[in-house]
Amino acid sequence: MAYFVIDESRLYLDERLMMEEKLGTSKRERILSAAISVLAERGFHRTKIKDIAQEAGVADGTIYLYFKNKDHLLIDLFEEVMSRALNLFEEALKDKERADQQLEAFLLTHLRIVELEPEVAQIISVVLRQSETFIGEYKNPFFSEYLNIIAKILKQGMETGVFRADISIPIISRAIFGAMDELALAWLLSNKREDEVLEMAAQDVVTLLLDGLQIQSSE
Amino acid sequence: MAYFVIDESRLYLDERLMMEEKLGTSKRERILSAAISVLAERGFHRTKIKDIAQEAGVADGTIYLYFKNKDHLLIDLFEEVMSRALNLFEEALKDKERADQQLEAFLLTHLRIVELEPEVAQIISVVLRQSETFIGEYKNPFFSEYLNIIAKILKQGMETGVFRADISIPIISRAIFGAMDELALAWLLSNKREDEVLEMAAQDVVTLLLDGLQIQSSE
Amino acid sequence: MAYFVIDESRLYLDERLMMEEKLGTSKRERILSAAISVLAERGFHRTKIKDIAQEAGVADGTIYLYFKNKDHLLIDLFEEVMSRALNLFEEALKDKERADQQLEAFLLTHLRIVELEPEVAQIISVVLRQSETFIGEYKNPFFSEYLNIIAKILKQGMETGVFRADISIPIISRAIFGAMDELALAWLLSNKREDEVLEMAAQDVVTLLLDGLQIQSSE
Amino acid sequence: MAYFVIDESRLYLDERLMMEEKLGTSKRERILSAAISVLAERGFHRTKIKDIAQEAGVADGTIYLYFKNKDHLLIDLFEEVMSRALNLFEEALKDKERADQQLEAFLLTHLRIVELEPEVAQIISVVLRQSETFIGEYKNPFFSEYLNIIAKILKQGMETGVFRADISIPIISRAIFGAMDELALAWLLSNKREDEVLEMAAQDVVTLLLDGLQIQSSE
DNA sequence: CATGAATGAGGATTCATTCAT
DNA sequence: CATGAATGAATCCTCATTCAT
Repeated sequence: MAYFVIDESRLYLDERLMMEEKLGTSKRERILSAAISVLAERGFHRTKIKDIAQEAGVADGTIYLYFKNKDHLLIDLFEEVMSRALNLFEEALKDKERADQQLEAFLLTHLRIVELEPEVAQIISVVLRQSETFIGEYKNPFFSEYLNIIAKILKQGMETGVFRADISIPIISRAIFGAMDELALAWLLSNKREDEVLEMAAQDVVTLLLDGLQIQSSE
Repeated sequence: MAYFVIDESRLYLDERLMMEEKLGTSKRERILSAAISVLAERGFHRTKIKDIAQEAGVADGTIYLYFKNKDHLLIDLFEEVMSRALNLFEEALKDKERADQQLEAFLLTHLRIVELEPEVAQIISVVLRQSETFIGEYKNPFFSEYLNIIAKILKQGMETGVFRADISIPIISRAIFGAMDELALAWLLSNKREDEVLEMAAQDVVTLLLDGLQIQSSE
Repeated sequence: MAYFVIDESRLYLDERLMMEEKLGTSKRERILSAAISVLAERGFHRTKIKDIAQEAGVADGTIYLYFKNKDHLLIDLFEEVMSRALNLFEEALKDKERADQQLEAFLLTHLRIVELEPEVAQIISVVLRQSETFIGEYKNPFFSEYLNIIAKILKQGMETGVFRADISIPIISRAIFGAMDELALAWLLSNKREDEVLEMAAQDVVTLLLDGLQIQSSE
Repeated sequence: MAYFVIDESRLYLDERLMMEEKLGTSKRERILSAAISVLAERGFHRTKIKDIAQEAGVADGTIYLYFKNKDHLLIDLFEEVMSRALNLFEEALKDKERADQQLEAFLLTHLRIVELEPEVAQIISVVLRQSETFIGEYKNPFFSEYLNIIAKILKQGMETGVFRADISIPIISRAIFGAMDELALAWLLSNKREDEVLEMAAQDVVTLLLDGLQIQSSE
């Protein structure tokens, strides 16, 4: 007899899954995507859980099935986004051999990502830093993976004689990140009007850095 | 005899001022100073007006006699602090003639300020950006004065043949600010343990920048 | 078998509704009822949202799910109560044909409502006018529906020759409302001790009004 | 020697007194006058002590030298204003002998006062009732003097056979006050545009009342 | 008497989070 | 898993009142 009883929850689940597959998005992804859009526009404290839920088309409570709380939604979001970015970096670097070429590719990729996904960039450059919890909990591994890539490039460059070796890798890595991040921020806050500038910016910084990193003959 | 009549109201005023001078603080300054200390420690949203009031030894309401609201306390604080910093920069640059010397002095001064007043630095590098209102209202003139100084040095350097002229001044200015700010932030978040590193950091960045900015002979 | 499967979500809904019906109150009605009781006792500004919430047995925040804010709680309350009163007036008038009978019935009904629901009367005669917002937003349609009923009776009375026609309907309507409202207020502020007086008051005013409204033979 | 010492406070006092005499106003009167103006415009709770002080040209604290607190400023204001009004009523009635003439004069005077001093009227009809304290403390002697005048006229009218004697004097007095007050309120809230209407209103109400109060021959 | 800087109690409102359904 | 009604802690700011001058 039981065979004829329709399990509604399952039915709905199937329907839901079908709908989601159609949209190509799991519920978690829908929430993350909604969060990116709303957070980028309004900032952390002006964004309400309800806003994200509405944008994602789910109930408020649903968000708590996928994320521990508002702060951790941001943290998870960051990790997700960062891992995507790291893949892009890896992709961009894999066919470059010389360290200077790698550095150039890396910096260009950074700004290209900013241009292609300004909302994600806005979150990384602005929103993350609005959450006291994020700042507090992420002190150490903040952007360590990102920094690692630069550090690796610098190290390889020094070892292969492409870059000077008389400067500190962690410090220069950090400085490079800061420079790129600030350029991205300036572009984001300027309403992204000067579209091409960002590419040009990269060129100038690359020029400056590569020359500065060159082994200095006489001095 | 009238000459000897003491104007009491004036006496009291003087006494009050003397007392304040002894403490080195008007009430407004006491509040600002308390705000710096508390904000640097807890961040913008975790800092309650009551916290600042207690630290300053005044009543909550007193804060509103001197500042429009919590956001504007931060804004006023920023302006006060920024103008002090600009004076220090001016001081540091006034006896340097060559642009490269000026740039070096400027960058060293930046990090020296961070070391001397880490709380102020913390506010500028971290807390300001936690206030959506600050970000919103300060989009344009954000750190424009700071950027102007770098830009002026770069311009002079290019005109006097000390610096290469084939790169964009606004972009490089911005990048330099970002680099310095990030170094400061890293030091601040690392609990300021590696005290000397900051000075050394400056040296490495200065080296890199000056060499990068040099007119490149062969290329 | 599927026919017999109980839809649980619906069941729970029903149970909740049943429970509420048992108490005769949806949550919104519970809040309104609590508001009437507390507001009537303490007045608008002495009534705290927390007081109403406690009286209604809900959390403070729940009130804001049903009402925009404290002022609009009062406005919604007024509209609810006014529409109930208008129904009672309609009921009382429907089987009266002659205008003088209608006027008498109307005035008696007014004071009867005051006696039956003194808290509601207190709110209309006293509390509403304590809210600057209510006064401001309700200038025009203040008690217009109430006034309309009187005006209609007067008009019919004049047309059918029951009432004199040499006086202004809007003015007399207003004056009648003022007279009734003041009697109600006096009774309410006197702690409702002189219970029968209100009925008697009606009789005297009715007598006076009907004679005053009569067509005067010689003059 | 003391003779030559200039007592500044006395000097200032004299100057102040002179100034006040010139303006014809004591400080207390200036405050009351300012209060009337500000209270009438903004209502009780929207009026801040600071507003009144500014309008009066005195310091906030000065108000507390003349009035116990904000609520009692309103109470004192009411008493001052009421006593002025009672004088006007007395004046208007003193040469009328017959009760019906007195009643007519009284009602006309009421509305005339409203027209001449709309701010005072606004305070009596609107502002007083916004103060929970006023309502609470003034329950009994609310407008008793005003009511007494009407009652006296009614009594005399009944005794001299001008008015019918089969109705309750307190009730009719109250009703008359309510009617007049409501007409005044309607006019005040309508932005006082229909200037002449108020006089006409009086006529209609007088007509109605006098006829209603007439001894009814046949009934 | 007059001042007005300082006080600090007080409360409406928001919103992240929970949990019964 | 999903919902969204309900919760209630948490806080900025106002403003009547005081009192040292």
